[in-house]
Amino acid sequence: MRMTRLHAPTLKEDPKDAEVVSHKYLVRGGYIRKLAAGIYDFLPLATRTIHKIANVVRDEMSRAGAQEVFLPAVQPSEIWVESGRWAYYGPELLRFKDRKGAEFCLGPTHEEVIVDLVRRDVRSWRALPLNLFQIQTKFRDEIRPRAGLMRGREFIMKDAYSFDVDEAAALRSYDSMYAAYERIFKRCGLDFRAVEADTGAIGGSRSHEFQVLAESGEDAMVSCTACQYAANVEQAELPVPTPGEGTFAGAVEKVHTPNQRTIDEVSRFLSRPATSFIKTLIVNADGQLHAVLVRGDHELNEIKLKKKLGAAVVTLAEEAEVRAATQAPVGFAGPVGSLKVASILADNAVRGMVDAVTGANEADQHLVGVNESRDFQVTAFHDLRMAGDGDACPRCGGRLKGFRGIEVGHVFYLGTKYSKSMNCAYQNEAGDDVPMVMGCYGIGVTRIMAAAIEQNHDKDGIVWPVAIAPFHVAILPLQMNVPEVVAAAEKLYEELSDAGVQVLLDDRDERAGSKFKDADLIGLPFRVAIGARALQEGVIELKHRRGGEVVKVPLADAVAHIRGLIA
RNA sequence: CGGGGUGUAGCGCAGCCUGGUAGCGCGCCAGUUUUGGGUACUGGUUGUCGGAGGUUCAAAUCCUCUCACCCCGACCA
Repeated sequence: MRMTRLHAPTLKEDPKDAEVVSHKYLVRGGYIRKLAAGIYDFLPLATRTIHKIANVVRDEMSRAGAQEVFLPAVQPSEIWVESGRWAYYGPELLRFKDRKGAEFCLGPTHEEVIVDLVRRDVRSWRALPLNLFQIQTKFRDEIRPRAGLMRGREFIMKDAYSFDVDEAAALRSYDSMYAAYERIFKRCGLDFRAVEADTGAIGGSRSHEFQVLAESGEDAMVSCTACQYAANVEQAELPVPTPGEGTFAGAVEKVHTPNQRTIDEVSRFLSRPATSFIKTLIVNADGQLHAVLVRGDHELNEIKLKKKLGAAVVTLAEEAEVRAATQAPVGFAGPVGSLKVASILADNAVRGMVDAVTGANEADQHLVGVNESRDFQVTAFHDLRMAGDGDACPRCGGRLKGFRGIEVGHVFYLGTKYSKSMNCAYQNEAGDDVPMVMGCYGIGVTRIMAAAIEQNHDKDGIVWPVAIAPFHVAILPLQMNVPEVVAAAEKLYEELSDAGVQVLLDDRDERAGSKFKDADLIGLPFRVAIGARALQEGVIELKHRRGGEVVKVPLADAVAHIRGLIA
């Protein structure tokens, strides 16, 4: 490809609406443009990268026995009503009517469609297992799209669905997808980690996320420094700690804490560590108020709480609800005395706390010297907090280490959640109708592009892994007015292209500096500079974008040398 | 949805407080110059000042309404 023909409008300045590096560089490098919030145009460079990612995905999915299909983006409400998700899915599901008034939605995922397809035609155990996948544009009307491609509303996703005769077979499908995912992300050149995860809205019981390691990632994870355990902090179970042996005979005392609401503020004000605090959170679970206690330095895990309460919706209480429950403004809730709540749940770490600090259920007042069980009773203790750096591993007791990541893949064991509600069954050898056992498997194709950049960039631009770079090598003729330079560049361009190397020739009549800047920004893995001086010596200069090392290569060896780098 | 903020040339911004003929940098076009890390200079091009309504002799500027976008919180590939 010639730069003069390529539609890749590069920008010198960062776009003002971009915050994260991948967003900045994709816009500056002429890869994407925004059409509306969370909706982007993909220009030629981005399109090439997306095709490369998609092809890696296709290749490995096929290898794992999945077959590619292409399902409708527009889906009728009927099947969603049938699965129960028409009511369950919130405003994130973009709904609309056709001219006849029939209701449709833009597919955020395709369980309903695929189950409908499979149940029509698959009747016998002989047809299973079956695994179908597609690479398609999804639409989720996110509350707040952000960070460019990292969280768009419209995005390209690979989704696969497996159908099996029973749980054991379904788990084999799951494992084979898991293995395929590891190959896919590895081939894409990503540094990633598979972690145990919550199943969320899609439902099911077994789940792993594939997380690309990046400080800018939205997700927090922990992994064990001693064993293989790794999990999303929302998911990570924590071992029940042994309660402390200490006792505190002193009485509970009320202290004046004017305007000190947060743990931080009160902790500083009273000169007591956050670990000696009992944080009392008032939550609304399906309309009922509950008090939840966690240690001051810990964070409530709403997902764990939701499961324990068996509630559909759990939110932190509104100010008015807090007042109703505690008779005090927000910031002074505590478990001692009477709380108007349905139950008081506490995290395991609260058991046996002595000489603790809590709110007094009174404006500007806290209590000190509080002992759990002597001064208040909880309804039940559970594992209710987020795991974090330094916690104990639930598997081996080793230390957990925290890290951040970008979720690029997610595999779920679904069981019969959809096959039962939508009546997707096969006949077994005995002639009985049995619901199929399903799994579903997603990969964010456009998100991989962004995640790869978050993980591979420097101050000058993108540093693509070879496998997903839009081109392999950039050729920069540095003096367009020197015929020998242009001729050498053209010749190398021809020869490399013939050898199967994907080349971007910067044939613009620009100064060398501009070409270098744009080449760094666009981020192709290799760069060949052809300059008049070096050409006198019969060499070209080959730069590795990653690491920046420059080697002089005899012009005659250039093709073979570069081919060797790509392979 | 709650809280905060921004809309002025293709991009990044100033002007708004204190109303009076719309500016700067980059880009783009023509040319001179330069020629291995965004060269310098000359000339030129580019605007429903997000939209609607109002106040006023006069509105980018003041008022009201509205739309879009961004950031912080709850969702997910």
